[in-house]
Amino acid sequence: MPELPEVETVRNTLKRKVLNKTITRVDILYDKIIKTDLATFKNNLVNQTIIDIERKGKYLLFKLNDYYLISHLRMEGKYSLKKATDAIEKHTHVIFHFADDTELRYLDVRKFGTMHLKPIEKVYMGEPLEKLGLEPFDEGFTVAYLKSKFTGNRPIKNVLLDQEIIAGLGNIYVNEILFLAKLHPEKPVNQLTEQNLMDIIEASKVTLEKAIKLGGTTIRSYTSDDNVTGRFQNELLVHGKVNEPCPVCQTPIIKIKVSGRGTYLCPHCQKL
DNA sequence: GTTGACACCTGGACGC
DNA sequence: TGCGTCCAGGTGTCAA
Repeated sequence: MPELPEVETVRNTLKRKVLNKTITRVDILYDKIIKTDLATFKNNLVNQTIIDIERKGKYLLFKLNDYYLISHLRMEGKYSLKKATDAIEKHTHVIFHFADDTELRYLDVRKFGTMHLKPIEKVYMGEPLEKLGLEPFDEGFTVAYLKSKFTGNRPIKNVLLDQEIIAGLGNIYVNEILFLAKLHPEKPVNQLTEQNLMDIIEASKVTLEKAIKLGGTTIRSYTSDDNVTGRFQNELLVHGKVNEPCPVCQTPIIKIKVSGRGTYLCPHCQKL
């Protein structure tokens, strides 16, 4: 599933392919993807040129002349640049036609992805970006910030997945970060020490930087593009490694459920 | 206000 | 081979 490193990979790939292309028409094959009024969405995109592609958390932001197209890939969303004459693939839900007879197609097997269209000056007002928390790479992502946010007795895993606290982390990277920080996923946040918080910050940065460098994680359900494969899955320490030896102590990795999410940990290194 | 459960979705894996 | 069931999981919604 696309998390921050995967979205960053998609952003970099798309920037090479669609920058400066002008939209002439938009076809929407599955309405629920679009969270803005459909007619407004289609009409306002015509004659808009893609000036830049940015990212905020897991959101992809297409900067146009007058608007931001805000796209969330959720579980399996992906973009593919095709010629207008190419056959429409299964699971294609939105098609952006360009003036040069190419098309940017949005494909999403599970149909979970979302798209918003907002005027440039209002991009961070209201849904979906207003409430997003800091990213691990932001200057303000400090022990003091985490202290202010880590209130109550919620499990640390739930809090790390909360996009209003930390933007960009998903299940895979949270499993990896908690392993590196030697923290049990169910440990209540109000029991964490300052050292724990420093370890979380360090592990978040190390994990995400490495994942971005390697092009993200390609698993069964997700690739960033038709021909782009991430290599971070080869570097995973615990995620999906049930019964395999812990890379630190050789204890078999176990899998538990935390709030319904598949959670991998070393029971020796990550004690509750 | 906070927290957890559930729905949204489809395809792959697995058991029978 | 075919069928049924479970699982994967980000986020919005709703109930407790």
